[in-house]
Amino acid sequence: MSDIHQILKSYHLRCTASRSDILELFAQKDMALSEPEIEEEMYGRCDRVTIYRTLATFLDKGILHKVLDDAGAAKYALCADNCQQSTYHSHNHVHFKCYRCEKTTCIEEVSIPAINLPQGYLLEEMNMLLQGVCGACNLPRKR
Amino acid sequence: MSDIHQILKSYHLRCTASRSDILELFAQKDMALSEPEIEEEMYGRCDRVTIYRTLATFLDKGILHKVLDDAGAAKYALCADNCQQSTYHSHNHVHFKCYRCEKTTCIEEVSIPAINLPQGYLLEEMNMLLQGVCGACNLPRKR
DNA sequence: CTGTGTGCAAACACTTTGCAGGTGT
DNA sequence: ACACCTGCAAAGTGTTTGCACACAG
Repeated sequence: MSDIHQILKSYHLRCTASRSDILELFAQKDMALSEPEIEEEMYGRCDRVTIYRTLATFLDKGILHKVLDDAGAAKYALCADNCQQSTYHSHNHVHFKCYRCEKTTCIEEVSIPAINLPQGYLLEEMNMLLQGVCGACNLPRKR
Repeated sequence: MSDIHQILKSYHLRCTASRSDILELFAQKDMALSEPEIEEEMYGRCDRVTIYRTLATFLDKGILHKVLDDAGAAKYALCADNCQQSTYHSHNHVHFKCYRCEKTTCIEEVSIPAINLPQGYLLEEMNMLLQGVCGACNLPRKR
């Protein structure tokens, strides 16, 4: 069977058309996606509600993680393989949102630096969103 | 006149009841607030739409800044005096959201560490959200 | 066959827009 | 007096829930 099928199986999820389509979309696009964006890409192949429920399922299983965004809709991205490695599921990489191409991507190479919180604080999750112009959009123009 | 009045005047804004109420609320609460939260605190003293428009105005003038959040509604917080100091308006402090008291606060003492992005990236804005248990909620219980 | 996933309808929550009337300066 | 602010109504978007049917295992 396909990779996708295997992945779903490994998370003890039934392999349905919607689930493989959505998972494949994330793998292809390699960027953070919101439900409306997914819906557009699916072009009626599955219902909006199914997308929301699938996102919730994937989030729950640790296939996806939420990505912070300052716009209207919640975004999600594939977890890297090493997400599960530490004691608890963590995503200490940085997300970058480009003002030009509008894409939000995970910068796996950059990890979030350590932070010294004031005494008494208990840190459980860290998220960092950088915004600006990405490498691809910032290329010098040829003449 | 009151402080609030002075502040509004300094931003070239008319001093209206809604504006001073909302600005005062932010000053009192000293935490990030969403429109629904503000609406509740205002208890009918002004319309929901006015709150949204006031938030937009304050954001535009640099009185408030957006605070990232993984929940439903957008949150806003007062800009510190030093926001305006650098060449362009920046908020390189960390935000902390407590799982217990649900408050999101600005940790002014901690600034976001420098990040080395891959070549070609142009950084314009940085946001960092930490989540866990805040100092106040994490106090050891007395017996 | 059975439990889980899906689609549809509807409700809910957050946010924006248009317009008429009110208010700060 | 005039520009700007506010309230109301309505519509636009994002998200959740209930229920009947469909389908994977």
